[in-house]
Amino acid sequence: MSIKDVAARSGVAFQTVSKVLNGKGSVTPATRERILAAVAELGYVPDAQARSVRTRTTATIGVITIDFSNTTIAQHVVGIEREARRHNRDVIITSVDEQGSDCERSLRILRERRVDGIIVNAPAVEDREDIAELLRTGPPTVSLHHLPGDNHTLVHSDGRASALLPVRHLLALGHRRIAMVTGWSARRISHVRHQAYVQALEEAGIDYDPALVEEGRWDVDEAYRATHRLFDRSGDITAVFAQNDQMAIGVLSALHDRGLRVPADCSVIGCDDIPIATQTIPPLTTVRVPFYEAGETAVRVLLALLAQDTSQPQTDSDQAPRDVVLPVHMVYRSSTGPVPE
Amino acid sequence: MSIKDVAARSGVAFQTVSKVLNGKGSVTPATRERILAAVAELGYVPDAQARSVRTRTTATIGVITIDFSNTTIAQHVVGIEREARRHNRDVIITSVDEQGSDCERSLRILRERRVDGIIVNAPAVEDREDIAELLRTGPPTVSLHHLPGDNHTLVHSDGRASALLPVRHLLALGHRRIAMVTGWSARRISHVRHQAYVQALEEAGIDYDPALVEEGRWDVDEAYRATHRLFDRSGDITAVFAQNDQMAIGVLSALHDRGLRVPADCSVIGCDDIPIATQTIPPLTTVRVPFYEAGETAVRVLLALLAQDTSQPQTDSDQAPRDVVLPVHMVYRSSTGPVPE
DNA sequence: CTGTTAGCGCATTCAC
DNA sequence: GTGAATGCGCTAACAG
Repeated sequence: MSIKDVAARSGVAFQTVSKVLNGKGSVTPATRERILAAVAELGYVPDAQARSVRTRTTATIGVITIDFSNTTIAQHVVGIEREARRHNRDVIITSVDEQGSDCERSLRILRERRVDGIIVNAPAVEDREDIAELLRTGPPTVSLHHLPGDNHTLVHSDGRASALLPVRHLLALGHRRIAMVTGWSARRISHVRHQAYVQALEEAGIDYDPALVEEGRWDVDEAYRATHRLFDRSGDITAVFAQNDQMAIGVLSALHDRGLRVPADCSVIGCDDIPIATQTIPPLTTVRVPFYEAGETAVRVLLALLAQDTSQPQTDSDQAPRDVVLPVHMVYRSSTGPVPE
Repeated sequence: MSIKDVAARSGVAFQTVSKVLNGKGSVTPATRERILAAVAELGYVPDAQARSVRTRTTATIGVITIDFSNTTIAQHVVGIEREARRHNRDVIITSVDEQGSDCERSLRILRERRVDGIIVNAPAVEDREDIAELLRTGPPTVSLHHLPGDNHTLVHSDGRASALLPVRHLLALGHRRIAMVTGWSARRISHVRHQAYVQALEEAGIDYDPALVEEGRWDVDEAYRATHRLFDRSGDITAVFAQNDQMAIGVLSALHDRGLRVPADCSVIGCDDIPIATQTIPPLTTVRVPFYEAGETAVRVLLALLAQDTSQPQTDSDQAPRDVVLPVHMVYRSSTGPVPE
């Protein structure tokens, strides 16, 4: 079932069918009708592969992503898919494991498929210089996290603010002994938030105390254990900042098990604003991070990059790599309160 | 950069390169080496599109899915991608909205791309006869939920057991006034679980009381409100079955706000076993539903279907549609306990 | 073992 | 306005 069958059915040459289907050239309304009718009757569907071979463009965006079974990562991917769809682009997903070891394979697959561009959603490779280099040899790429080298296009939310805001909020409530459960220390965002935490404390004239920091590895159960470690060590903690909401849930659970009331005895603040943050016990004060928007923005930036590549760049500055930072903001619920007496 | 460039570089005809790259025919080790060397030096990557045009197979699986930003739906998709990758298949994602109105478009896109098969992950279309019919005209399809007509291949978890098990557990603990927060009533699974709930009660000689059922629409906030409606109406409830964990979290929150202790005053049981179920307050007794496995199984079944299509079917019975049902099982944590005095 | 001939479905250029 | 010729990158059958 091809363009030729349609041509035969409508009594024209197959090239004419091609014109009608692409809206190119000029065709008599009469024959146009006949062709369209034949298309409908035959249920003809054009072959995107064959078209791609000719046009040398696939209208496809490749995505390299880690496991997206948790909400925040999934929102990135969903945002990408939606925005791509709006621009009539298809999306091919390739996954990499937590170590990013499959990344070369993913890249190869996407190159074989001649994707127009790639969006990287794999913090696992944020420090892999080999991957970053490999990426430079392929189609235009936008990353949702850091990549080695300074000529990559990045789209991400404001990592510093996502820690500055909540810690400042706790400080404003009078807290001085503020603990932190960090993400996986192998990830840059954990350190960025760590630094912002230190900075916020300094702003308030408080010395950094490493005893108040434990690693939760983004994991709800590990955060539970981390919280116990913190309180076993420092009984005077009055607030905990968890670097994501998932871990904040583990923190709430641990505090509950220790008989500490939130926020009366201890405040808890998270980060991300996942859907269930409204119904934790108590509802979680947190930072809203725009994951969908990040995915959508990445697509728009990538498309702009592609358009720029084909048109004649006026000056070199047009090609300057960009770094889009999306703002975050506080969401106040009831897991935070004034410091206890 | 094509196969011809490689041929020129290694001094052979381009067809010979094709043979080497595909392991077909026989080639002198010497020339083979030369060709492989040229491939490496040039960084040649074959064009999957062009190959597809010839071979009339794309090694691609299309996925039609609703928004997968919640864990359970995402696990389906992740399972699909992983298993497809293991079988060297690529995955194209197309999303449909909650009403399934984009489904025709998705299907068209996947047909244009000549995907080998399709996996449907969109409960939104489970009662759409038009879509089901359309699906029959396309490539082989496996659905992760019901579809109208009885000749579709289905892969899903045991919906009845996912309600029978938890309700029986509550009954065994002595509960008699067991409330239920249902999913969205527009979805079949809500009704399947509703029926199983009624059946479990009947087994215990308890009459069904509609006052004990409220709709939570799969939503954490709506489940919170539904719980208040239930208890405003019936003060004697001693246990609540939420049709998914997300809603169970809303139930826990509502009970907490009403000053009811879980499980001392009221037991709560969920369904799905999402990751944070271990750290809710209290940790949630629930039913483990194998979402990853469902996605993986769907791919395997689809691949089997494709293999069967190409080989000569011995008898008609070989083509019989299948209905794979994955087992579920209880996970006991501390949100359930014996009925209070 | 190698190269030749053929054609997949489509878009584009240029005659008519 | 329409169709013939041409080629995209590749695989497959066959001839040398």
